[in-house]
Amino acid sequence: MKNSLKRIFLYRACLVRLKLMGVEKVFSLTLANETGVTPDQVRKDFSEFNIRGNKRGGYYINDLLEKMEKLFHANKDNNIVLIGMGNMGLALSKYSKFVQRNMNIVATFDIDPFKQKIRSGIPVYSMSRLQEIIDRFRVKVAILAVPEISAQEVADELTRYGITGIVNFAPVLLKVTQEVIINNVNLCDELESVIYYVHKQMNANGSKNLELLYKDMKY
Amino acid sequence: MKNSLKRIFLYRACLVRLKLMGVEKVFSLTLANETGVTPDQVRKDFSEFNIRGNKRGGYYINDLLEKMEKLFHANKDNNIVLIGMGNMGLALSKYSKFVQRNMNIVATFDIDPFKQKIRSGIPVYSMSRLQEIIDRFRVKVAILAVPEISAQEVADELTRYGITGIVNFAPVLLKVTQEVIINNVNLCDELESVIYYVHKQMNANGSKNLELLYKDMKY
DNA sequence: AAATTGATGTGAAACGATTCACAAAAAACA
DNA sequence: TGTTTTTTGTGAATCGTTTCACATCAATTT
Repeated sequence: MKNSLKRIFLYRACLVRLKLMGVEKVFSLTLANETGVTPDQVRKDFSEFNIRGNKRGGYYINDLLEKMEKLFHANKDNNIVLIGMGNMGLALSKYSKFVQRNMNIVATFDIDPFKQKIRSGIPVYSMSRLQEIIDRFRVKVAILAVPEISAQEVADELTRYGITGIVNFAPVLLKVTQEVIINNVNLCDELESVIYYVHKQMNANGSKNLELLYKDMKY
Repeated sequence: MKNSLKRIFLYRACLVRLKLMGVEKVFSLTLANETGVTPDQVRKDFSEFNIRGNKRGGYYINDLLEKMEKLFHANKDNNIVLIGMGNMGLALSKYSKFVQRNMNIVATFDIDPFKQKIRSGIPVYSMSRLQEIIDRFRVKVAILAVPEISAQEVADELTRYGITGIVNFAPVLLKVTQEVIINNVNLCDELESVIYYVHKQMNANGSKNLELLYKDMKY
């Protein structure tokens, strides 16, 4: 279910591309080829989210996109707060793709008074105004880009003020009550796991080459 | 297997913390409580990576960390290149956690000559020097933080020069040969999936409240 | 209008990951 | 030294996800 949601995002990105190219209809096979999954998977995923197509006719892209839009943003605009205006926070505050998908960072926060002077469109507030802003903009989701050491503390504060979803960039496992949704983005782990697989494959290829060598020696 | 690797990273982070606190030994139960999984899972994961403990004695933290270190960085230092010095690229280039884990961004690249003047420790080169640097530092892994539109093109170039692992921040599915490992980090998707779950839960709670209302009305 | 073709949608089968259950071993204790 | 306790390690069972196989339907052809 977690996975199928991720794939739905993939399909959507692909559909948007195809639509821009002027395509109107797709088959599960097309979508599958574009996204690197099987056609069955595509149909099962759609089925899971109650998305239906036309027997033999495939799917109308507009129709699909509309259904997905409805699925994701029950209410149109999503107000987000961003905590921590370090390097990562600053980059995230400037990331234009969020806005393109109706996710608006309405305010950012930092304890550092110097950071609070940054002017790049989105205001930077002191943490003391967190509750006020969350209430005013009815914010439910936060991006957490503070240092590891203060992540838990800030998370506690956020949930106390009614935040129920957090995208967390700090490399710690936040302890929150069960109803709070957390998505962890751990940059080190991402990089390190790539390195792991690269090494593993190099070793595998190494021994494969050895095998070939062996074969050669036999003849 | 993908999942167990992710969990191993979790365990490790936790072990590092415990070690700093002066703890020497752990049981699978301790580790499980700290990381939010079951003790069985911890042991199965260790077993998968051939990590053994002491019957009844649990695991020595130093021993575990050493084994994990060996597992991940077969060779000590990992040289990385970073392509794209936009907001995200700049933030990543300054991210200190990579260095702490022996992953060194040896050079960054951007097509914009203006960006090439940025001086923050790591040099910023023009794309024309990509191959030279990759060869010189024997780089196998790259971080891709370029705009969506040029991501595929740059990925092609990277793989042509011998890169076999990419952490990709562009929201596109890169088409690469099978031996290249790709980890996609899609910031929009991360945020959007949190929003999805938050909405879903609100709706679920909404109807739960309705049910309660119903119950109340009966009496 | 009947037959054929080519797609969807979905139960069933296969596969993979997690949890269970318990034997084995080591420590603690008697 | 023998018994008890406690924890690991792993085969077996369960659970969830993916793939398969095919009935179903709609468009197209004859």
